[in-house]
Amino acid sequence: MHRSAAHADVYHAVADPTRRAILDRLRRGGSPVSELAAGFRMTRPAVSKHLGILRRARLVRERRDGRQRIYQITPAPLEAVAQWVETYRAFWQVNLLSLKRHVEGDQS
Amino acid sequence: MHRSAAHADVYHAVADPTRRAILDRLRRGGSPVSELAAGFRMTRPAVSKHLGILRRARLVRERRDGRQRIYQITPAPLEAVAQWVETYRAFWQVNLLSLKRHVEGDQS
DNA sequence: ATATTAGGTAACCAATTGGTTACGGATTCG
DNA sequence: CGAATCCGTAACCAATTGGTTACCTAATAT
Repeated sequence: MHRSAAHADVYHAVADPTRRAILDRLRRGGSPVSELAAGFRMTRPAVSKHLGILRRARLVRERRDGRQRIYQITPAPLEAVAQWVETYRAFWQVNLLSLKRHVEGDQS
Repeated sequence: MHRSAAHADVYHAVADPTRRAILDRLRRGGSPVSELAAGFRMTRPAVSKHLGILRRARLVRERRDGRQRIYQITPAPLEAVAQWVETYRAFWQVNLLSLKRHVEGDQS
């Protein structure tokens, strides 16, 4: 059903709201795992697993600093998502235009 | 672990490569289910389930035409994804600039 | 009216997800 | 050294996913 490479998939990585929240948090700067985990209502190992998925998707990088592991965002892989979704921009704008025409009663 | 509203989540809907392929196919025009299913190496019920997830995420619309159900793309919800990912564009461009500086040996 | 076709849905199954607790390896502190 | 801290990972579990086959309804065709 799934090849193991799917675990490195960027779309899968950002599909989870917790992982998006982690990324959003890391935009304000790198953070050690415990500090990160404190912001969520789940245990540190759970957050650690999410970080592992983000790491395999190359969306975060781990920098070791003594006992700590500072996670930093490396958002480059998101560009693929941006490019994919951008190919739909023309479509949804056409749809909105159709809706506008419909609402305004323009039958052209 | 998941509230049922998560099933209507756009991120979850586009996380699956089959569902992205369905959307990509529907950009070339609406299609009945069987014709759609013929393009994939899975049974029609499986495709039908994927269409259900896309429908609940409001990414496709079903138009009934006799025995057929024509599925059409309604990509407006993708704008939310586009907006989320766009907030990272500045970050990955900064990262690429850092890499460029590093490769070119600029220590500034 | 009956047969055929399109397609949704239920029931079921194996694999995956997303959490937990328990443990272990590094690193720092006393 | 020994104790404490940071954090990854293994083992385990319930819920979800993503597929299947079987069956049903609605609509067309003969």
